[in-house]
Amino acid sequence: MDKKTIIKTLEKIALYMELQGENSFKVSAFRKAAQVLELDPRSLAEMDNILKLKGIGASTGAVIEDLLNTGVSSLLVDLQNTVPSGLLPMLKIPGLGGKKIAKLYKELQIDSMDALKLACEAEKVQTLAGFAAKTEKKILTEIENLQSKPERTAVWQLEPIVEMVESKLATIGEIEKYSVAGSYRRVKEASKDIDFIIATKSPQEVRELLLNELPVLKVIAAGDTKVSVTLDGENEIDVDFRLVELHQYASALNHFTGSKDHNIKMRQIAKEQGKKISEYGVELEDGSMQHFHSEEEFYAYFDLPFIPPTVREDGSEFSKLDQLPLLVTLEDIKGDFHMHSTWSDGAHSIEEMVEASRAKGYSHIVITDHSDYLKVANGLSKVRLLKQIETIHELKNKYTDIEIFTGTEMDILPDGSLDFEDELLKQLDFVIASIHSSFSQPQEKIMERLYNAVKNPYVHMIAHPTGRIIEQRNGYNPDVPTLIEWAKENGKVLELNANPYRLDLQTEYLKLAQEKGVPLAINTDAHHIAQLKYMDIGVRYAQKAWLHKETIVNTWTLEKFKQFIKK
DNA sequence: GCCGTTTTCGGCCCGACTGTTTTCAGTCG
Repeated sequence: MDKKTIIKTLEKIALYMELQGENSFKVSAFRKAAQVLELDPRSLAEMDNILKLKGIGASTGAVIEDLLNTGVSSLLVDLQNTVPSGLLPMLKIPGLGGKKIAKLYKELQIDSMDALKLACEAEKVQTLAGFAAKTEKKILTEIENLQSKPERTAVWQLEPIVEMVESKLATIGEIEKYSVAGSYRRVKEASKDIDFIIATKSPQEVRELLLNELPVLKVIAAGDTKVSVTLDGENEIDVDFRLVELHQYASALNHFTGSKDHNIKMRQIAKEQGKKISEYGVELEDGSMQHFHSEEEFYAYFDLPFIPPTVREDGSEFSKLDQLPLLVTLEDIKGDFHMHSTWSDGAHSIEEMVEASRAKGYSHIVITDHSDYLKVANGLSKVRLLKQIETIHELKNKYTDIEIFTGTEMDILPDGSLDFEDELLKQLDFVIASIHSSFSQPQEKIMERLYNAVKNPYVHMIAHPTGRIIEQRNGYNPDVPTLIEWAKENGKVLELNANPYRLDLQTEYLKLAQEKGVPLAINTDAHHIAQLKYMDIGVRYAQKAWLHKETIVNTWTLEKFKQFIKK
């Protein structure tokens, strides 16, 4: 028996109970028990007294004992025998929760999505108390939507929509302040919707402007403080706007940034002090409201340091507050070591890339165009690379405030060989190796390719180590823990590729790499000067993995970086 | 279902919106 199975079982029991229309506190007691186990860093073997944990009582404890003794939970088995599994997917229909689904099952014997659809079409659902024609119609529409709309949308698909909405909000005079919130602000890889907080004195006017000037496909809700719409575009996406007064803004931003678990912890902390947190402020014992100018002020009010949105997750952040000052921030970044120019498939000349990097205040960068093998990207031949080295050496003289290093993003070929000879690599300051081909090879072969790159003395870094595209492509499935071991043994850097398509390595591996003492680089892989901005999301994604400044190569001084690449 | 040196009963994070009601339950975040 492992911890994961216990957690999964408790969560499943909660789900089935919800579908029975059980008391919601009872349901959440099982969820809480699962969370207690999840948040405990110890493995099952290390936990000698699992039944004594706070949040685990007689019933949840019995489930755990059952699992430990017999390998199955008789409670879950009973529930699965009573509650048809076809009810589970119905929870995904917006507007339907446990209570309503239980009612549909009890009174109309609806036990699946298909049965529900038929019952709605036959207008049977509207005969139930609490349901009416409008609800019935809505259920049908939502079932249709479920089939056409993906559950979550990737961060790279959300980014242009956030920019579009922000540029619109900026033009509305009645808006005093605004910010994106929700999981997008926490840099989740994918989100169900986008949240915005708006401070305004004229909520009605702003509501009308939002509804009229945004590409609204559907209005989900439009109240005085909340506007919820589906926006039209390449990807249909739900967007929530919360309209508050300026003095409520910091509290609203904090509340709607979440996460839910983070908020619950904060409310518990407040409660212990006899205070009550809501999205409008903090209510004191005498009933008066405390307001804040910023989230920093809000946390300080509870004697907490500012907790960045990126780490507001499962509540475990509250036990790691001492690490917050160590986390990497954008201000720590001194350079970007993976970018392309017109020499391969970039949109700008080397000089333009240098100028844009200077504007960012960087002290050093590396130009890393593609290598010969990648013909589709106009990869550089040996001759062209030598010429580029010469060009960069000439350009170096022009600048005293930024160091330009020569480099390459060299392909690791399908047969495992490297695209350039050592003799050529030797002449470069910084060598990146990466895989762009034959993703479907068996893991053994992929690892052989990576091993060849890692053991080469002239290679400094492996870029986008898994090759994934968020929510779209899994990559080439390397054995990352082994790669991390190899990087450690051979003194290589692994990349956190900051392009929102990639965010590769992902957080679980970034954590592991830092634990093992492997240096990590955050690079934009920019093919356009506009993409240099991805350093920001890269750094914030790194925070999600609790990466420290000193782990990140980009925070090292020019001198330290020079020392490192010399070897 | 779980918890508790104010409590072993009565809370549980809190509030908005919708749809179905005629004062509120259910859902959602």
